[in-house]
Amino acid sequence: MKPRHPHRTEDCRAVSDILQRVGDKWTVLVVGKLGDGPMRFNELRHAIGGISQKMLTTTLRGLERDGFASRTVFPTIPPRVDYELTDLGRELLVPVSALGEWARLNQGRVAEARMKFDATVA
Amino acid sequence: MKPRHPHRTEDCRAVSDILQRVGDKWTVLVVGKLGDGPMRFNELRHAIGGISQKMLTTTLRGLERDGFASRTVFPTIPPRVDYELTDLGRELLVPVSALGEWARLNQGRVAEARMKFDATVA
DNA sequence: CGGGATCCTACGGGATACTG
DNA sequence: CAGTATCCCGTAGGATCCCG
Repeated sequence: MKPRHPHRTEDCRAVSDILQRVGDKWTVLVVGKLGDGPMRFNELRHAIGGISQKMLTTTLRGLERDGFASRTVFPTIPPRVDYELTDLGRELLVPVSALGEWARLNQGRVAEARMKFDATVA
Repeated sequence: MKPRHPHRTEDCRAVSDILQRVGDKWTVLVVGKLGDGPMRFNELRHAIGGISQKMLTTTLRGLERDGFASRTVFPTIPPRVDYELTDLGRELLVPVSALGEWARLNQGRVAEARMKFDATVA
């Protein structure tokens, strides 16, 4: 039932780092969309909806920097840029999807706990 | 190789919500420590190290609100308050630990990609 | 089309002091 | 001991305009 080995602090730091990296407002949404295949900038923009172009740029740059996505430029006119998950990005998608599945299944329980708590406080 | 069903937007939103909730600076560290068993306020404080008391309070309140942790007050003098993961909290710990394990194993690859990217830009 | 450069605001989060 | 109350700062992130 209970994991037998205590959680080591340094490991938790690594988790914390990754989660903060992936836990910003848009990263998982972008990664999720890219999980369906390569996409162009505005294609992503409209598929996600609500994201500013600045934040999409920032998010994509971050993913590229960490090796989760690749950027391919076609020097045509008008220009065309494709974004795609790398192997590392697709591997990341595995545990992230698992967490996502958990979130999907348990969002009701969280919402309920939240309502109870708020009611008790008020 | 490739997951056959496309990621639905609403599901990704749920993932995003949970990840933002859990992706703040301290939540996973607190949850990780609580994973070893019930703990008192200052016990947590020192076990984690570097966290301000304000943020520990905030983080614990958040966990309590979402039903991930429980708070037990012993009306003694001096007061004693125990925090403990709920069942929901322990269940959350499963996919989070998986992601954590991934982070631990792959932090090298991320660091490498990051260095390469930074070198190329500069 | 795919951004870069700016400006601006809200909020996460630290430091410090006080309280029951 | 376990908080609450303030003050303060940096940064995430939105809106807008411009460019090749």
